[in-house]
Amino acid sequence: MVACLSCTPDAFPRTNPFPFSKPKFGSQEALLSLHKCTNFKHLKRVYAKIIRHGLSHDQLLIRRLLSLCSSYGKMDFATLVFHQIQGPLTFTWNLMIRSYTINDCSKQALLLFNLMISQGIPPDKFTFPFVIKACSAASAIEMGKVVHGLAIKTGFVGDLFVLNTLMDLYFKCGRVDFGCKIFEKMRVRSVVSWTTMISGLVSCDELDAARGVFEKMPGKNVVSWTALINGYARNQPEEAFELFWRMQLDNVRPNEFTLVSLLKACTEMGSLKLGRWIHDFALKNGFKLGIFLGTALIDMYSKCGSLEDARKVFDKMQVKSLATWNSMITSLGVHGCGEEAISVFAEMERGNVQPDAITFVGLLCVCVQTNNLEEGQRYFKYMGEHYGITPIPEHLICMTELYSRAGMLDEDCKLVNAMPSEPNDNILPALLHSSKVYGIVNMEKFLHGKLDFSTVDANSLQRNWLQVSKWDAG
DNA sequence: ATAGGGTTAG
Repeated sequence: MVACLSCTPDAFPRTNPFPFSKPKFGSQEALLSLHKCTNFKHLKRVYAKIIRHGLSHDQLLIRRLLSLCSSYGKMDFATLVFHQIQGPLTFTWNLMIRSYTINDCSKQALLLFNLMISQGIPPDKFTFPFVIKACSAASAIEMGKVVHGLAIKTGFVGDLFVLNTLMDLYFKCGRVDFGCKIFEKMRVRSVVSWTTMISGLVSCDELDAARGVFEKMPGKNVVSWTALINGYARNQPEEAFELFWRMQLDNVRPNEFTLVSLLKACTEMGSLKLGRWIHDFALKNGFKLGIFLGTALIDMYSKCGSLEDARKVFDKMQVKSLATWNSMITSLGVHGCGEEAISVFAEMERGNVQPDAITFVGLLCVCVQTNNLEEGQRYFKYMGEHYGITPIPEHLICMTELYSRAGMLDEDCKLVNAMPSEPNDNILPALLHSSKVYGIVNMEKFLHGKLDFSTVDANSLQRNWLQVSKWDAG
């Protein structure tokens, strides 16, 4: 309508004849502005306008604003806005809980749920799936049990969505028995219930049981096929392909996830030929080189020995994720192309992609390979000071190597004592090994206090020792 | 006039 009127300039002069009258800005207009938002800066301006026009108590507007904040990853701002609302309704609490989880703040999600309950806000059938997902993301099984109890008390536990997420929670937290119990007691099961069961059994490594459930399952779809294929990919890669052929006979079309699982199987077999076949299959069947498929291809090519192909895929990818950059940097490092790895990192920084701990594992490994202590120290310092990344045990292994080789044993001990996160059992044996090799007595004592040998299996010890000795040779 | 579950890569 506005566009129409502006076509008649004679009747409607371009300059505003009433300079003191403001254009109307009500709920409709605010909603429209929010709809047109393209970035966070813009969003903040619209929020300011909403406040100025006294619209900050409009529930619909604020919810729309909150979900935009969430999609921009600005949960700090969303928190601020949320706490300005007077008497937020259940819907709004749910939205916040979900948004925190999506943005990797599952602990905040759980805190907010606690606040909600303590304020007497009644949860609804949507609240439970959101908060249970937060529990799995935070690996908070005890909290999960409390939520489960509350779901029973309020009667929402009868909801299929609630049961499916609960099942998933127990599987992800290693309580296969609880997960199975829920599945067995379910009166109605959806495709999702069956698939959650299959992937749950796949994840503690009960492949035979998963297979049994799969064969009994009615209405198998791509997701259920892929869950099982993915299970076989790691331990029985040939069987993963057998299933893939069977799936095609069943006329179920694979998706990006299926191909990624099959690429994992190729990597496991070390079969460049089969990996190339999957790549070819993807191209012939019109698959886009998305971030998951692309990154899996880079990983496969690199691990199957063709760094050139890995690089080609990387260069072709239109959209890259953090994992894509990490995979390329690590691949280059492993193949001894340290300089190229560092130049890819520089390119990543120029593109304003935030590196994470894994990126620096790749870079520090390059330093270990080239035995460049100064560069290693520089990256280690830079990582914390510039990006606020706290070291993980893998970083410390690299630094330990570098210091040990330079004979700077004191630095090693300082490093280990300053270790911020609890080193995991896969890493400790490696650290212990290098401390033995280089005779760092203090560190050895320190580590002995931390290491519970009963939980370390012999294979992982062997693997890590081999890794360290490879670095020794390099 | 808006929200939910299962499979993927470093």
